[in-house]
Amino acid sequence: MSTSPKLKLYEEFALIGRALGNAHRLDMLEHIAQGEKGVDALAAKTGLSTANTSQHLQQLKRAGLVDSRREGKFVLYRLADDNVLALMAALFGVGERNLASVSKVLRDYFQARDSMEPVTHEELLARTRDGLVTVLDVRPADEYAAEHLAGAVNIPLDELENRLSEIEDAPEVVAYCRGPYCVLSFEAVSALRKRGINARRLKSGLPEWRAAGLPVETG
Amino acid sequence: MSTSPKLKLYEEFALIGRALGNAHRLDMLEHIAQGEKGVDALAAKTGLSTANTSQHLQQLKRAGLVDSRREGKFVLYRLADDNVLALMAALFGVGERNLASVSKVLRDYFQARDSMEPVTHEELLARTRDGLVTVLDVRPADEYAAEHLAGAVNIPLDELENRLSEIEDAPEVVAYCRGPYCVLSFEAVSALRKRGINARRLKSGLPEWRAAGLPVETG
DNA sequence: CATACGATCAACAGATCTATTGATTGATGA
DNA sequence: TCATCAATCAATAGATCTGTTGATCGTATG
Repeated sequence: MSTSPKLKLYEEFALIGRALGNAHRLDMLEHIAQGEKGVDALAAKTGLSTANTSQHLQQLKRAGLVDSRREGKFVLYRLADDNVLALMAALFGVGERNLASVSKVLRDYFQARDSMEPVTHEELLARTRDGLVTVLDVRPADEYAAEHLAGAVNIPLDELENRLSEIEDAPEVVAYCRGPYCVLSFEAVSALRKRGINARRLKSGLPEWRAAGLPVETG
Repeated sequence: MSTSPKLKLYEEFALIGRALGNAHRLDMLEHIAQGEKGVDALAAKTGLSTANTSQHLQQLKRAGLVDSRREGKFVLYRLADDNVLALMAALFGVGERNLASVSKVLRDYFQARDSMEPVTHEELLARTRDGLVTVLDVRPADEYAAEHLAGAVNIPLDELENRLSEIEDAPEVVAYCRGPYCVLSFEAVSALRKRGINARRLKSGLPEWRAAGLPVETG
């Protein structure tokens, strides 16, 4: 028999699964979710070669996870839509709940740096209204420039050590970066606490914030 | 440098992605979602060899998508939890929205058999309260026996032709089967309409109904 | 037009995935 | 204990995936 239409569909859906089936591509998706990026820029962020990056991107595109457009001599890639973020969240959720190896990394690395419950969107939104909290973006400057939480201050993790004076008077700091597993905000919170600064971490990152329809700024 | 904790996590999540990256495994997940199943039973449903089925199941298990328990000489596999269904729904959603090849199959095959908007959970629930609608389960008898929508009648698609008399007086029939891409209910609706019976299809299947907390029965 | 640069393509070796085959384990019941 | 059935394991060939290399294409710029 010719393969049933259901299997034909599942073949297509499996293509998406395979696209999600490589750690580098998941990493690329996280970076792309920060905002449109060219191939070389992505290659630099992920540490892969340009050709390799290009090929991975094409695989993501064939799977319908990203789109691209040409601008001058650059080809800019972006997430296809917000459903892709939802899909990644579902994937991560299943991993967190059902894989012991994931729990272990979360415990051994991430919880060691931030024993406190992270701040949720709602909580942060409520606190910023009171004006008591300093929102700190610890991503590199280019990602901050592309887009950031409305009202956030940018101090890339690299520079945090030297620019502590800019925030040491803040009564409370909430740091964020690219997403739930982005290490920058964990390191930042850890460093700030050592200096006696009252710091917590936002549970997710910029893309989730934007997807929730909460206010962002550029520039 | 040793791979960062983020990449270590993404490596684990990618394992889940790869588990979703094969049409047969997606098919198996759909079958397992109907209720616990042994390896041989699944092999029969999917048309794969026993050994092959066993290996696919172990891959799904390593990815945290299914669990298993021994009962006598059978090993019964079941979905790890409802988040797995949510993950599959997210995967299918991205495919439907972003892949032209998926739209094409949906148009060419599925819409051809059922041009009407499918019935949603809410709609069906409301109509059954009025007692006007006959809910028809067109899956094989063993799957019906394992679990079915509360109040549903079982006529497997194979037998529909010969058992039309049982439902031809119903003012309205809603047919369902395993999930959104299960062909049985499409074929059933198509066949019933040809006989002049007022038939529509439930948008999703038994697993989604159960996961939504709606009433099911066994036996 | 020639050059530079971003991106893609083509070809390749090594790793991983898939399905088959036949042997092996585990539990049941004669 | 032996025979049986369900399931897994082990080994294999063929297909697919991954990352590298060097060539090529498309666009902007001097």
